[in-house]
Amino acid sequence: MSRRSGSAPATTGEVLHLIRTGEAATRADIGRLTGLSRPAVALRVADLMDRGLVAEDTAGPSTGGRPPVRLAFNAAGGTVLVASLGASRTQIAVCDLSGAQLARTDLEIDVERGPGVVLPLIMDVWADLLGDRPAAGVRGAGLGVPATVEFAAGRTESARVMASWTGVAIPPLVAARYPVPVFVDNDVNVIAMGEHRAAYAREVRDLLFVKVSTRIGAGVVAGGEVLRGALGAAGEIGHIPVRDGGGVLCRCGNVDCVDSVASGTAILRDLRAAGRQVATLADVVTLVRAGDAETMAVVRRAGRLLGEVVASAVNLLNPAVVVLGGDVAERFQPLVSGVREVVHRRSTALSTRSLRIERSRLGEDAGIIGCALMVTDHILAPDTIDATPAREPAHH
Amino acid sequence: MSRRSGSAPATTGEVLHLIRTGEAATRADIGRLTGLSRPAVALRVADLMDRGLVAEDTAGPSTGGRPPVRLAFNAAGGTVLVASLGASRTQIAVCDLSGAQLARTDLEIDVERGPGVVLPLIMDVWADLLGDRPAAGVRGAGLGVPATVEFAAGRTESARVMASWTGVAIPPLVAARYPVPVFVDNDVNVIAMGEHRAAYAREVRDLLFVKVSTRIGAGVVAGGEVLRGALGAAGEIGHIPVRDGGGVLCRCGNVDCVDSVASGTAILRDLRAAGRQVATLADVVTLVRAGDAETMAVVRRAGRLLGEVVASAVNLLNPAVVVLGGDVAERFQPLVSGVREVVHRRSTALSTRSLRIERSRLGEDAGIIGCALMVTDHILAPDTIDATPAREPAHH
DNA sequence: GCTCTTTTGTAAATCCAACTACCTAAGTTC
DNA sequence: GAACTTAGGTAGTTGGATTTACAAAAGAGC
Repeated sequence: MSRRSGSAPATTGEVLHLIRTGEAATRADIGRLTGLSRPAVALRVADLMDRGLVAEDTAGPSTGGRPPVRLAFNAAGGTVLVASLGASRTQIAVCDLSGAQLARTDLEIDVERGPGVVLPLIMDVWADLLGDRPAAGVRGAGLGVPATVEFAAGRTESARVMASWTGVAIPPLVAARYPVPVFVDNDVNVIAMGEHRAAYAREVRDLLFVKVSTRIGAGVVAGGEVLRGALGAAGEIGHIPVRDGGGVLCRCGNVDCVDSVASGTAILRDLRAAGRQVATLADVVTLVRAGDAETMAVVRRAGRLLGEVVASAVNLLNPAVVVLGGDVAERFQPLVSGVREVVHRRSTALSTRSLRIERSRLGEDAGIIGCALMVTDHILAPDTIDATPAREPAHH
Repeated sequence: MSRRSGSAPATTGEVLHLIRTGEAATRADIGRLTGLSRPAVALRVADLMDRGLVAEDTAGPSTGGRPPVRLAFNAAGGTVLVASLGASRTQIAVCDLSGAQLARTDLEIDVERGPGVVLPLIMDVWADLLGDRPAAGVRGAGLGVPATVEFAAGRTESARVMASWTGVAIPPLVAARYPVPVFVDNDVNVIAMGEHRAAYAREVRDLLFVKVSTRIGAGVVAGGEVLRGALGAAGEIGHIPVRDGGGVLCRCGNVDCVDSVASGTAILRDLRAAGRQVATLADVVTLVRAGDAETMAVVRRAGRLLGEVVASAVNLLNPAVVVLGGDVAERFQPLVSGVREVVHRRSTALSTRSLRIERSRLGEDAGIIGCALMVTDHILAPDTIDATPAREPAHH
């Protein structure tokens, strides 16, 4: 990673990385991989064990001599507080250091009540979810919010549905009660990162995540990092126009935005116009299951229109994978087929040569997992580990 | 940069960075900024002077005591070989370490003759251009090629106009004669990086460069880095379709690709269809100067159509600046106006809040400058400096 | 011209981190 | 169960880089 390529000795953070990735399972492995001497390895491992990040596992199998003590990343060595705020629902959880959920509650909170109400509520839920787990074990907090976020400061810039949240710096509010690093990002960015890290990180460094739900948004992972843009507004594909949209007026004032012709809202509208009795997406699912031709056609057309925009994005970004998520994409195979059809027709040959277009693997857990990984990614990064002293230099 | 934020002492590379950026101009400055002791500073500066990267300048003004010896980045401390290969023309130059051109030749080479012919020719020109300058002073080489490039290996993947160049790993071929680091990238990426580093780097980290010439392409700088995508094909916007293109058949087989309706080729075709006698873009320039209404309309329409694609890209990437380059964009103000008009109408409010849309500042030098900066960026990066020993440990 | 201030250089001392060398632990193999 | 093999720990030594302390250079101010 950030190793000074020459011959600088491996740092504690790099040793943790070897253990986390499974490249090294014993002290001897670490010595072989890094070229570090036994004492140096022992020092770093002891440091990591002091911090609770690494644990000695059962003894491994002998290969003819003393069996090695297996080292493993200690996911239980700390907890991460996460919350994924949505327009309709907020998911709140406590995760371990691997991002696995230890406890979770989904709440119907009216986010419009503003950060002064919602954040304390979330923090109370965190306290509940922590239960007996020591508060000192909390290593960080991560929130995904349906707004544009200036990531470095964790400040919401412009909220799509939460006017009361515009311009709020969230980390200080959380850190006042939980004095740990706090990370905040846009909800779709968080999901994109979650999908990437949890399902694709080993194979892929460039991923486009498209969320199709009530609205349409995207998150871009480029070169392994979330692409945020100048104001944190990257990925706002909802108001890119499509061709042959039929002249639908979008609430943004333009016509034929992909949001207005291919979102869940648009599908419901089109089905009602076709005389179908659909109140919610669940009704659409029923019609699809029943094999209703009109419904299939509407969904597939939405997929094709969305595919146009995805094709443009594929040409521009050249991702290795396009992941379609959000409740609409996750439930409707015809939509995914429609996207595939158009992308392979309209993107350049090179961009689609090895392009995969898939449905979300994480589903509705993506937000929670993404938030947790956003935190652990920073907290366990070699640079962060190396910048943090092993233990307090002076006690006072 | 990659400084282990804690309290690790500043490295030689970081000291060079301070001097290059002008943050520190004397040894005392460096001591103050880094917290390093005088001997430690002296050691690093001596190292940099040994390498020829830093030179003692005139003595600075005294502030009441001994006047400081001013330190300056020594751009003359080495040379960089650069070449920007184009379909119609190849620019070849020798630059100093600041990217300034020391000598340059533009050639009409038929790149189709293949790397076996063209590369030796370029290397001969470099030898000519170097003249009396010592070959040992060559620190690196950089090439921009009109092809998709796998950057890490410097291998061309898919060549747009140069079938004979497909799948060629260029660095070994150059390094055989000039044993220095060799960097190769797509021509538009190189120009985008050049514009960013040379004109915008201090203010902006996200930039979209669009080249409008015979064809249309783009280079993306995201978070200060060139975005390359999974196969190095990012930025291929030429075959994104526009709405209301009129059903023009593009050579890619689809209709209404922006390349087929807004490129230089398309403008010439449309003017001819309108009865204008235009052989080259120079004729179009004449007509624009003469204020020909039809010509203005055609160019402006091309701008508007291009603007649609740029607007989509702006929504997706949220750049701080859009730079329009290539000979068409550089010569035709109406095209730029057309882009501006549509982008501000069709991109989301947040993305355009502080968006600037400008013509290239570097013009036809962009390729050369970009190539030089691509090399110096790597060669002078703190990590590279620190990974390179000061002088040979053993002579043999 | 003398003193003060600021900058830079040099040498001895110190500190920190890693290494070598030696030792113990705990298996397998015969 | 004796010898071999591999893993892991400990202590003194070594090496490199940095710092402190001491000096010297070079101009400003009086």
